[in-house]
Amino acid sequence: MPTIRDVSRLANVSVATVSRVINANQPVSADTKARVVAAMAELGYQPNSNAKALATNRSDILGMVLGDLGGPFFGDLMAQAEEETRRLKRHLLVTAGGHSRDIELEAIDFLLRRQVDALMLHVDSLTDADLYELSTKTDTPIVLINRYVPDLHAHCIHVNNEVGGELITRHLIEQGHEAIACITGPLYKGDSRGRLQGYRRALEQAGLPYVEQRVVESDYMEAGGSEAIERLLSRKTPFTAVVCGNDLMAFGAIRSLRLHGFSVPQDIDVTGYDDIVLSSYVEPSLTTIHVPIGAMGVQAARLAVQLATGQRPTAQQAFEPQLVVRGSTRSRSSDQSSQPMHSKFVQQQ
Amino acid sequence: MPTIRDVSRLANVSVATVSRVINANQPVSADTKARVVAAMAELGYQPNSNAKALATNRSDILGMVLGDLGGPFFGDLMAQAEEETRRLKRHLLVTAGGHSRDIELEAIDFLLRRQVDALMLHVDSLTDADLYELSTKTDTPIVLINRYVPDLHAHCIHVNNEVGGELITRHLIEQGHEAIACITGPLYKGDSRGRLQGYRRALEQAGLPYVEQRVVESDYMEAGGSEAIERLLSRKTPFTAVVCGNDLMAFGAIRSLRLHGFSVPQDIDVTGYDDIVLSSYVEPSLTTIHVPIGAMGVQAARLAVQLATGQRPTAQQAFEPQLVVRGSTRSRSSDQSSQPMHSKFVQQQ
DNA sequence: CTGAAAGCGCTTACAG
DNA sequence: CTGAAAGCGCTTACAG
Repeated sequence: MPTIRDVSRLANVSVATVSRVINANQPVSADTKARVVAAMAELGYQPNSNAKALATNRSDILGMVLGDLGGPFFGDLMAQAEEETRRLKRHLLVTAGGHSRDIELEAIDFLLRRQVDALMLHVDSLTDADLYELSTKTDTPIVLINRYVPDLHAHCIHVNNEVGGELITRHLIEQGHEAIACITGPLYKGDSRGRLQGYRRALEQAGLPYVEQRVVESDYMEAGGSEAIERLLSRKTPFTAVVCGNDLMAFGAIRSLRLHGFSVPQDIDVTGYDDIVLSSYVEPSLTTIHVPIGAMGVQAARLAVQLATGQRPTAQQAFEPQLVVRGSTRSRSSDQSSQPMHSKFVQQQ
Repeated sequence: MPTIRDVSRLANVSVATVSRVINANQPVSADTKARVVAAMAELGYQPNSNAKALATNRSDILGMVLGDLGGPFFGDLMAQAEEETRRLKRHLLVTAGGHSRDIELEAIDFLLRRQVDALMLHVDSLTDADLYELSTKTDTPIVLINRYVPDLHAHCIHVNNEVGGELITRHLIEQGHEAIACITGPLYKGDSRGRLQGYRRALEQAGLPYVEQRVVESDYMEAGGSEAIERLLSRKTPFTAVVCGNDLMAFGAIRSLRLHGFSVPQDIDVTGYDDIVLSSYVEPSLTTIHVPIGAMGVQAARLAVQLATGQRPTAQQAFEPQLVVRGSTRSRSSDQSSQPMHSKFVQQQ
């Protein structure tokens, strides 16, 4: 690998001059520049980024840690963030957090050691306290994607989960439902709590009671959704619709309901949350809440660069969830709504 | 950010000694070590990876460039490769190639400048010649994922496309089809040609003629699959099944066939290739060829590290495609097979 | 077992 | 416009 020294010798200039033509940040006479450019081409010279980063204390790299590289959000988020990063003349270094606190911390350390200009985190195992502590320990700017931590308000790209939970629940109420079950994600997570809160608020606004027997906590996984339905059915408190904390759990819920002889949406409506790609393809297609994760990725990159360069942040930080109505919910009159449910409940016993 | 100097001062030792306890590659007395460890902890010291890479000329990073971060393969490939990389005590740096030759080259340059220990490429815009030239220009080891370049035989993790094309075509023949259309990917790509070759071989083995009118080249996109069906139908050469070069084109083909009044698989069978996640969820679920992309990612990481460290390569390089039969194909007797097709063809005119 | 010092390949004041 | 030199934070022979 040729170095800047080799280029300088071949072009008969100092390494300082070569550096100047590489970075085009200081005046260089036309013919010296030509000689240097020719020498670089002849040698196939590539500047060593590590040396540059060491000398300048910046890397032009934005580091991103993702909970799960295989996750449904992942492609969209990463593709959009990458594109924006490229537009901003930076590069994206992505690492997996493996849904484990230790791995997430290790991934962050790795990026920090690499002198990334900023950190973009889409993590779910670190607590709010972990994140806050991290922010005090490093002066590398941090951006949180799809997460809201009050103490790090200026660093969050977030979407209002309460509104999302409210939107989807209200949609069911408008379809004529009064007995709506709810399968939440793990309640130690803020977004699970937010969605549940939205569910409660929609019920309240409609004058419907909040019935604990209809609410069950699960794990955001497909199997968890199936299992949650088992628990709900065993409680013998009838319901005609199920609000699920994410799409995956909705898939599991539908499967489990079918096993018990219920049709979706003929007998019971089911909704998801996230709007992953699959959700528009499954049968029935899923009514859900669209989370603009790609757009959030773009703004995360913008905010990261703005924070890293000391510019005034102009990136959009708050996003609104959007209701997407599909085949898993359908309009029905109120008297139809609970009838088939009750009869099947009885016939199961 | 504290440096090794700060640690050495606090622990009252030389920086060389600190370096030795960090890397644990040379003997250090127990109590010096304890002092150093304590000092590092007290300062929250993190070694600067760029400085280390500069000094050692290795980065412990495996660079990966992916044609398309949003692509269907992506999650699985990356998640598995990342996990294996971590197991091998390295890190993964991923960059998007954006399906453009310039961006792919730029991405590779970026990684090379970063002194990655090896390059793992899943690219589709660079030609075999580009890749070969690249391999001669750098001594950073290169691994090609899901691609076979004869001149770089020892660097490829590949799957036999010809066998895949043959498997899926033979499956259709066994279902009783004799008039099988074929929608290929871009024929400048080796895998498109391989799959087409497999299609031809299966026909040949069954004593069926290869009819040019039934073969059309497309672009591996869903819309391309739709458009390809239009072209096939306009040629007025009947067919009862369509072999598509990938799953996405199969989705487009099915949509287009439906628009023309054909049911899949009642009137026409359709097959895909790749077995992306969606394919088992769509209605009808897609008969396709499974490409073990996750396993290939694991072996790519292994091969990359083996090449980088001069170990004898033991990674598995050749993979076999697998037929996955689902709902988009069905057994039929030969006389049923072309009847409805012909009648609908006529009724369309 | 430990330290002093050179070197990795850049950048950037400082002079001229 | 250009060069000499110090410095970025590490590692690693070389001595002892």
